[in-house]
Amino acid sequence: MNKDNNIVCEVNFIDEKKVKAVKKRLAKDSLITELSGTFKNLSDFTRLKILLALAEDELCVCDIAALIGVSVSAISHQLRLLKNARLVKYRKDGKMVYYSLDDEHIKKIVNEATKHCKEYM
Amino acid sequence: MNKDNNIVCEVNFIDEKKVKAVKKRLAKDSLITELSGTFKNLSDFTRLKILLALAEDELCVCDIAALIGVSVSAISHQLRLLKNARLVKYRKDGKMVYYSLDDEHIKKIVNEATKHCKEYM
DNA sequence: ACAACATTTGAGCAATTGTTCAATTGTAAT
DNA sequence: ATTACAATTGAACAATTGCTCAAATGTTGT
Repeated sequence: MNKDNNIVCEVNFIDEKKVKAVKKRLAKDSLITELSGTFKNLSDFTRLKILLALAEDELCVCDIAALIGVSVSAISHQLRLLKNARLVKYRKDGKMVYYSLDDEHIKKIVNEATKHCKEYM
Repeated sequence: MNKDNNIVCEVNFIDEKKVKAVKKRLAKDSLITELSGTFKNLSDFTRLKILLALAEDELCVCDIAALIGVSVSAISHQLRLLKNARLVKYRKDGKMVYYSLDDEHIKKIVNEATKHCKEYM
């Protein structure tokens, strides 16, 4: 339909066959949601630096705070997110809580991303 | 210092040796910034789905919009970000603009992340 | 020149995010 | 019981994000 009363788009000028073929091979929305959530956890400077630090050694909250130069509270908030996402695990020892990496995939993901970044740095 | 005029934290109760050792092995802040930026680009559902679609085939803007079910304008905005991040490239053909993936690393990054996600789905 | 239309762009807005601050919890030592 | 303090938590706030809408570009065909 068109001519002043235009409803053209909606099904614009699509190569419908190609779109359907791509759609078929595409991951399910539920997986894409999970994936984007995982990347969101890696997308904040503070959180990513925490993960990189924990990839080197187990650390307590205030050590992480000192290492990164952010308040203990801020670190604790971020650690909760990482814990919920199962990216880090913790171990209690008296008043101290020691955090460590909970997923070896993280290192590989970061390694691949590093290759991408280093292409233009 | 302490006793009512307490300045205790700041250098809390740190295992200073361990922190220094970790600090030494840690990536530079500039790289961490780049990395988190890259992950940020992958952290939005719409953007990630665009990338996954383009990993399958070259597509024009309105095909992408139809495929994902978002307005052409929204897709265009997101494509600009992906283009600036050098994750996609484009090719003009008349009125149409065809986008495609500009980095093979992306597939590997997503593959590793998929392994992580599938551990609890 | 004009109409059609794929794409881009800018402004505006609601939702989300990451931090700080203050208060709280839980453990250890006196 | 009280003090010290590592860690957690909730509220509040500024900054960022991703969308929509309207207008502008740029290209094609008449």
